[in-house]
Amino acid sequence: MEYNFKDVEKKWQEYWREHKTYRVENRSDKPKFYVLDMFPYPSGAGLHVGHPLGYIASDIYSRYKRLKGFNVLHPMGFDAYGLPAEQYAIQTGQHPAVTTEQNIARYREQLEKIGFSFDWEREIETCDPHYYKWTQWAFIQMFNHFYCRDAQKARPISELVKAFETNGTDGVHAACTVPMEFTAAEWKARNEKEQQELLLNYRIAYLAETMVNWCPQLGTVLANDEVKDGFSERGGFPVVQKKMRQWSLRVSAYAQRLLDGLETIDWADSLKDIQRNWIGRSQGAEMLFDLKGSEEKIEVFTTRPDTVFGVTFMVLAPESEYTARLTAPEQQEAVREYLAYVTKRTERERQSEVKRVTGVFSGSYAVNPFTGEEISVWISEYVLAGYGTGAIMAVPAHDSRDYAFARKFNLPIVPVIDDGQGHDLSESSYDAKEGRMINSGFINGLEVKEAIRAVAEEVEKRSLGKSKINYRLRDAIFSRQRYWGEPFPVYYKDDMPYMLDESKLPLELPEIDKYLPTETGEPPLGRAKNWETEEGCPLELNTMPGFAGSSAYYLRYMDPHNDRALVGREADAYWRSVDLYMGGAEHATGHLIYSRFWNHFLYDIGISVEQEPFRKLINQGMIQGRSNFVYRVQGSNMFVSAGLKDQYETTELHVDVNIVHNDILDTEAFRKWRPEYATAEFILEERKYICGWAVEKMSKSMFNVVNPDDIIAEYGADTLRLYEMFLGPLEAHKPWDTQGIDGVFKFLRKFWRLFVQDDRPVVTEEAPSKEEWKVLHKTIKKVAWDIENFSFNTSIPAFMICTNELTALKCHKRAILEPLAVVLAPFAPHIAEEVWHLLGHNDSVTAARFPEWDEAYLAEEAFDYPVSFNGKVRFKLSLPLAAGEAEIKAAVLAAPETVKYLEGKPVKKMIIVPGKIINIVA
RNA sequence: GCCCGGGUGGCGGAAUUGGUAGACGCGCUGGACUCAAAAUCCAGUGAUAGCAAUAUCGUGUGGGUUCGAUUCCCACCUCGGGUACCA
Repeated sequence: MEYNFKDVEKKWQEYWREHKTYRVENRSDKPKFYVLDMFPYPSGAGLHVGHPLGYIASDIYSRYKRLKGFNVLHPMGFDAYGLPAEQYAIQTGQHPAVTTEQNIARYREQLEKIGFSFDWEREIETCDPHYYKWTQWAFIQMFNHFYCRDAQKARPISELVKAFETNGTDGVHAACTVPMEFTAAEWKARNEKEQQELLLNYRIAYLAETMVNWCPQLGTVLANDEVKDGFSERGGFPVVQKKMRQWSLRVSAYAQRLLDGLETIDWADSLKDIQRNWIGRSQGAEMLFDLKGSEEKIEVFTTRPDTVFGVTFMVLAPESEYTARLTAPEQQEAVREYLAYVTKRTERERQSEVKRVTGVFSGSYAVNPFTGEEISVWISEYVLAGYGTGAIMAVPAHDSRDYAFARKFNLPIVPVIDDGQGHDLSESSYDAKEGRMINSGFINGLEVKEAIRAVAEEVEKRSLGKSKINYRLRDAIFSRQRYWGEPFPVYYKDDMPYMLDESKLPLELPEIDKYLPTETGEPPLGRAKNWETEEGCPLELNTMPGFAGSSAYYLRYMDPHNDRALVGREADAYWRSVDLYMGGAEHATGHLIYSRFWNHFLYDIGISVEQEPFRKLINQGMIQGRSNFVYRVQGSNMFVSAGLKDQYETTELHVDVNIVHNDILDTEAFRKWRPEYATAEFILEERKYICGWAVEKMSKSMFNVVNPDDIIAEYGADTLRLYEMFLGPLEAHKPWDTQGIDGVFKFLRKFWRLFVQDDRPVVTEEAPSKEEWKVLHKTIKKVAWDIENFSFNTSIPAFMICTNELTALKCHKRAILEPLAVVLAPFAPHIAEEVWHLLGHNDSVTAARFPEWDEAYLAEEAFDYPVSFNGKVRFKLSLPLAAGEAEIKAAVLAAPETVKYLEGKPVKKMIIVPGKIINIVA
């Protein structure tokens, strides 16, 4: 009988569960290692074959680390709050918790079948009050802290209050929403409400009137990373800009630290680049421009102070504070009209019509502090209110956007940089930072880079401004007008927000009758009865966004049952941070920024012992679907095989990939698939119906979703695990394609036959030969290297070669097969356990030690060194492995006359690379 | 537009980083075993020429560095990802 994967896999999965094989303690003599997967959102569709790719890779690594003698924390849980469950609830009235629990049960079952080594006792669900208690707790801490720029860390808000009471804002360098100045006396003169309002300007979790991404269809606001090209990422609905009073997290205060932290962690450069771009540090200067006939000044941010002599006008963002103040009476009407036009436009229109140049003259004039010239002040949507100061100095000659604006409104264009190539300014602007300054007073003749420095110094000297670093990174909007999320631990008194006492946590999500906004437009929580404190103060109606629950879950896994702290000191000090984090690169600007921010904050307040939560990050690629097509001859129920379809007029139809094998359609299954195909006729080629195919996203509508359960039923979990790894490099995107899975399956059967033949164990106690040792050690070395370097796709061939070689040698020796089983265990744990058991062990292979390889077995007696002549291999010298220069020379001298003359040409030069190759030049 | 990655047989992909390109698997061809099929095993399989040994060409294109380049440099073509009036 052949290898029976069904019974074997079931047996070992039960064994692991009963013996709690993968349970891990928070203390150990062994070194620790923390391997984490990005926990899934349990959707109603269940796992498809693409989901486990990263889990398999991290499981291989976890198992390997365990075999290498580490105490490995490898947990799993569920990111349980989310829009799909809520929308399902709206449609059906079913409580999202019910749907979510069902989906989680299904996911857990599917995951167990794949044979992962998770410690399920540490499972967390973000919608569990025992868990979200700590999400709420963290929020309270953020409310109670501000970011001190001097200390470069979060500080208790009480310190800030003390500072205000003694010196006002003098000497306070705190991250804030709007810069403010007041004295201690002014502070004390304010009442409680006014003081609270002021403090919101500094808190790390704060409530403020801000411009937000509002999605009318979803009825909620969204964070920047949840908006793609002006549409909501989930659902794809239009998003508009709207001013609303919302909770935000002061992520921007941490911009520099998040940037610096990237240098200390082992992530793919491409992902670091994405985060660097998202943080968008830009070094420049803030500069003040006087207004003509007014005490007002306009402050601008620029990265090109060198071009200040080329400033010929200024532009204000329509939404900026300046716009109302600087509009001259005679321009009131025109400006009002323009603003009406701007507000009407959606974010989407603004983005898709970037080339469209619009604007209006404000009626004011500013004065260029360097030339003394009067310049007009304009208002245009191409200037963003949210970046810099919301106003710019325009240099049309050297900025393409300013250039387009100047062209449209006939404003002067003055070149101040000579690129030395005679750039034609009637065609386009010259934006490069290269060349010499002209028309620029005291900086004439300087190189651009020198000029930037010179003007910056002059600006400081004349107190016209100061150098300044701006970041693109914005604060994260933290309110969602939804039901299925964490409630805020917030109540309102006199319209000001206050935090619930920590002893009141968790504040549990209330039951409501319907999951829709109220008739008055309040969020769903507005429907909750008695949604107020004991004193009768109303509670917050918004809930937290999806990223709240996933921002510190890795800490909770360390100590998941602790009800006194998010994570206990000891557990935290032991596990510290995640050593290996496996997950998709699509979270680069969302989860991976937020959780880094969150962890930096927790570090500041002494909760997390490490600043960076994830030491090493591997991004597994996406597995795409491979769709299959059938071709229906138009106007008939005839289907023609792909190779013959061009002879007919056909319609291409998606066909369920589960009734197609290696692109050959199971015609009987097809007839049963849908009633309308019951009478289908087929035009075959070589007695087969061949389907067409294409790579598409894996989705229900394309009928290309492959369920891992089906693969496991047919081939077993070990084959699924090996095959997913064999498919290609872990990081690459690749289509799911079962052609080739047979090869992996065959390997496992072959491997099995090394241990069992004709139902009998065949392992012997004979001493292995030199050759057999070599096969083993070669494999150990290769696989160990591959695992350490996440090159799992190349270790499967190593196993195949090893098995083939041992089969050819008829090797059934314990001394070879026992260590080999351990080496295979991370990849194919079920079969490894079974053969381990067969070899007479009563424990799990998990307790074994990953074998070390011994170079002595790998040493070659001799090696054929190719000797090339003018680059072409002419003959080979057989020499000891890693022969030195002297040995090679000796061999060459002993060699025939051909070395002096090759192909009739005298040898001029001989290149000897010790241990490698000899090359001869004529 | 800007910033990253990739382009290797019929296909998925190796080549651990400058040293015999195409490992391994799939597919295909032929053979063994079988009444037959499945399963299994063996051999072949980049292109061209040749019975053959072998020769020539060959890692997106064109140049360069090197005794030697899939690997390094320059330019271009192309596919994928990120980002975008960020001053």
